[in-house]
Amino acid sequence: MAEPSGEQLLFLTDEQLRQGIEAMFFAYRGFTADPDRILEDMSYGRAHHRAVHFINCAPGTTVNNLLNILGVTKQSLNRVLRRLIADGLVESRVGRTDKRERHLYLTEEGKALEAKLSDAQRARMRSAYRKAGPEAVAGFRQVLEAMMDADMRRNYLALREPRP
Amino acid sequence: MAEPSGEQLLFLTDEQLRQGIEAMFFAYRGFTADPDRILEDMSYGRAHHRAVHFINCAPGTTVNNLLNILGVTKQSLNRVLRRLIADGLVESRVGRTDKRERHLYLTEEGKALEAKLSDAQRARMRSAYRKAGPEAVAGFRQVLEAMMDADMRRNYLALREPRP
DNA sequence: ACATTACGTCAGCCTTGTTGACATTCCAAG
DNA sequence: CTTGGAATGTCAACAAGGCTGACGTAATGT
Repeated sequence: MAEPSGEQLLFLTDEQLRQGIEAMFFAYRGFTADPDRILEDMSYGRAHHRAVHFINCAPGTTVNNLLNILGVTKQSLNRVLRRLIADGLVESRVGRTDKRERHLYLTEEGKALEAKLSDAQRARMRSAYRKAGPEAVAGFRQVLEAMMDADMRRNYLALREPRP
Repeated sequence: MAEPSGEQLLFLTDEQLRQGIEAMFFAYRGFTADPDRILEDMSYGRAHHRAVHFINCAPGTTVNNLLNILGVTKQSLNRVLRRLIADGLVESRVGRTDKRERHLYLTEEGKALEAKLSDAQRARMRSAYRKAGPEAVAGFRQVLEAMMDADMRRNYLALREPRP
């Protein structure tokens, strides 16, 4: 057809894009709301949640690796890790081959907190997925992946590969 | 079909939900990355972006209304607004009917910044939308809307209604 | 007349991000 | 063996941007 613009590309108008931006903003608030409430009770913050989450799904990860995933400075992460270790939620083991590295693991207590946070967050996710349906979910994931920075997409994809 | 479980509900497994959670995390980072870079140069933060964004798409909004949308305390918002007004990006006009209210407007300079931030954010959004396609975008929006808190969804929907 | 609402502001606290500087420990290359 | 560099930890200091609490002022509604 001679008219590729118009209704075909309605989803690319500035107004549509603005709505998408606002949807992201409000949805992210919902996305973090439930874990935030749980964390508040134990005077932890989102940073602790993130650390616990990624240690859980990549047990034995090094501090440096976590740094790359989280995208913060080592000083920032260290402050959070120090507290999690002191509180007995995370264990830091010196590397076997390279003793400079510290490998991070959740303790039983750490796993319990992770599960609690994860359950709350998954519950909302599950509810949203169910309301929207499988096709919508596929689209959701596609758009999110396309929205990531390239290096973060690499981290994201690496998380679903089998570990050595 | 007699089997609603199984492959039909693959998108609701814990693993699928976890991937969705991580996709949200990484995508939100990408989502804010471009505006963040611009803001950094002028020593503004995300809070300023949010204020400018919502004043732009609801010109004349009151402080209270903005408070509800942003979900922060008035002290927090006030700190940001004070600077934006001092810098000449936002104008605060006393209400006509109710003189207690302050109505907020972007100045020309404020509109310029908003456009700059918005352009950067829309560019990424447009690119993601284009890569994913219209059907994916529809699903993306559906899931995001389902993920919001009910009261935030009200705010979200109110933003696309015509104003008096 | 009085309570309430909308807003601004001051003071102080917390989390979580930042930079810079410096020590330690270890691996690897010269 | 020595030395450079990488990985980590730690200390200090700072800023943004959340929060609470308290107080003041002006306008509004009852």
